Amino acid sequence: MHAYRTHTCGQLRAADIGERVRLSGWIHRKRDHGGVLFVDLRDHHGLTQIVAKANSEPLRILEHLRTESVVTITGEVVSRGPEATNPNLPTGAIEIVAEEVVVQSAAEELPLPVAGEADYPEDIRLRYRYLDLRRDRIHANIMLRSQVIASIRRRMVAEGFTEFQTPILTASSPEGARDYLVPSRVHPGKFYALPQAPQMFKQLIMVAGFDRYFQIAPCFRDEDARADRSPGEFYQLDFEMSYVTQEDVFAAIEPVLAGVFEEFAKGRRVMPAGSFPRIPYREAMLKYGTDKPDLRNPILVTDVSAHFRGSGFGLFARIVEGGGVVRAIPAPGTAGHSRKFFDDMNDWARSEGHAGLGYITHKGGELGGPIAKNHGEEATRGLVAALGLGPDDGIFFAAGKEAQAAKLAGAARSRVGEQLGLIDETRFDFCWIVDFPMYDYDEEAKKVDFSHNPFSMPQGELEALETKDPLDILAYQYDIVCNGVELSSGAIRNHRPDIMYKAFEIAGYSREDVDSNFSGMINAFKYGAPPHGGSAPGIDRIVMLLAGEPNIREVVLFPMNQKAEDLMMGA
RNA sequence: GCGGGUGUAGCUCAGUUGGUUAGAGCGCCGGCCUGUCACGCCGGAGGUCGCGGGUUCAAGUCCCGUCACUCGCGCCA
Repeated sequence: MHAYRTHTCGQLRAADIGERVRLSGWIHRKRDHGGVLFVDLRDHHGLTQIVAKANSEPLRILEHLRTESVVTITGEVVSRGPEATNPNLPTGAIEIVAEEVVVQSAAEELPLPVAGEADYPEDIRLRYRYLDLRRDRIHANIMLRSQVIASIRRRMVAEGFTEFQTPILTASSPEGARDYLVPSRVHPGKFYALPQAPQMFKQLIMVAGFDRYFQIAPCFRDEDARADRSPGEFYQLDFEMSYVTQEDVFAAIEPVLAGVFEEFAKGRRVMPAGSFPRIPYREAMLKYGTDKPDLRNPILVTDVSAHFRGSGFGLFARIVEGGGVVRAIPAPGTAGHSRKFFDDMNDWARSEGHAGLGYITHKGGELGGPIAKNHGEEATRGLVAALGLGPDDGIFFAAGKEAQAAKLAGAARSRVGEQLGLIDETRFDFCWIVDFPMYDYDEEAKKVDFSHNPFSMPQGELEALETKDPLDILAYQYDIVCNGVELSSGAIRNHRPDIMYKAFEIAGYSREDVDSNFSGMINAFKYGAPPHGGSAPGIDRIVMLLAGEPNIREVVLFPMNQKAEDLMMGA
């Protein structure tokens, strides 16, 4: 008989009754009845009940062992009988009568319990991650992560992509986030940088003629964490394609994403491939107040600036006349909500650093609140009609400079949607945000700068750069968003040195700057470069969405804390 | 770097207006129990109330500072 096991703890069934078997695992729970003692023995595969009988050697050993000790049990598989069967357990029809117990590793008192569903503080969970990872939910998340990655690989290969590995120790790129640096032994005082993304390498792979590349790529960025952003390192499905338009990229990746999501959706509805809406950036900022809209939220923001020109509500009239905007966020079915609901929203907006969130209450067609009163009955009814609201739909207002008002409107749209329970948790809604501006005006530096990726092809190419106002130039730059989570940004790349030099010149960089900072890529483009483009959806975020977890640490094996410290290793 | 929240037993939490010896559940230790599956029953140990300072006759509770964790802002080509 094998030294540790003949079967796993999830394996034995009624058909195995009568067999002599050996199982190894952790003591998940113990139920000691004095004369008889039960142990739920757990391994990666499941639970099996062990029973130790009165006055037996196994009972004497097991009764003094703490949970999470590792033991090897040898004994006979017996039927539990109809009354004692546990229907909640795949192995619930049988149990093992312990004849021999070997203690492989006795456990001390635990800093956090493994059995049970309770929540525990992040720092204790991270410090004892190996215990945390034994727990059902997170164990399942990590398995899901592996299965998702395997599925992505399978689907990408089926679409004709080839996986390559790009360097981890590379030259620093002056663009983007802060780099992690690794000192060089051979060149004292010089440093390698860990890649923020394999951006230039994947483009060079296209120049090298490989046509369709992908990689489950580790990326390193020295930036602060968020709930959906690991500090330091994360993984992307990095891919790039040659001889493609923006629509070709969408057509290639939609089936992969939709397919993976469907495979692991567990009953949730996935937007089918080929139907992901394309939303221009400017439209997204107006209607959703963000470039990563959650389309499950039915609320749409509307610009109502024109309604307040010369309004009796002086605050909004002055904002509009001063070049600002007023955006309306409908709050459907809020007739039954107290004034406090509206005031709390206003307080929340102020606590977020905004000037405030105005509102009109609406109950059975009756309007309320200071804005309605000062704006006037007739004008307010006109506004309500223009928004197409029913007699019980309230309105919130975000007013100010356009960018600020849009941002507040977006945050308010999310909050109202959540608080009113309007977000359908059983759906995965994707969209592409397209037509990002190539440049924006940097208020601090008082100059035009790239708004996103400097390697994107401007729409209209060289001609647009030479003739248009830089702030009006759009790029073949796109994000994919799912349920309000930005999965990735991507672009059709600028593969033409002449357009690249011109694009950088507009942002204030000389030909020499480009040559010195991006020499690898710009040189390569001088020897015949195919038009190409790609994207890089975040693996951690995909798994987070599929696992239904609000925090990225729930789908990462050994995450660092928010301060980028490894509590488990103590560094 | 900035703002919000949290911090009481190994873990989850309660603790009133500042007032006796700071409590409960789980876990742990000891005892009882032959069919449980979150087993049950009895008993016990376990506390720098994050830390430091202040106010007060008296601080877990009020004030100031600080630390830790977390959420957000900045940042994230």
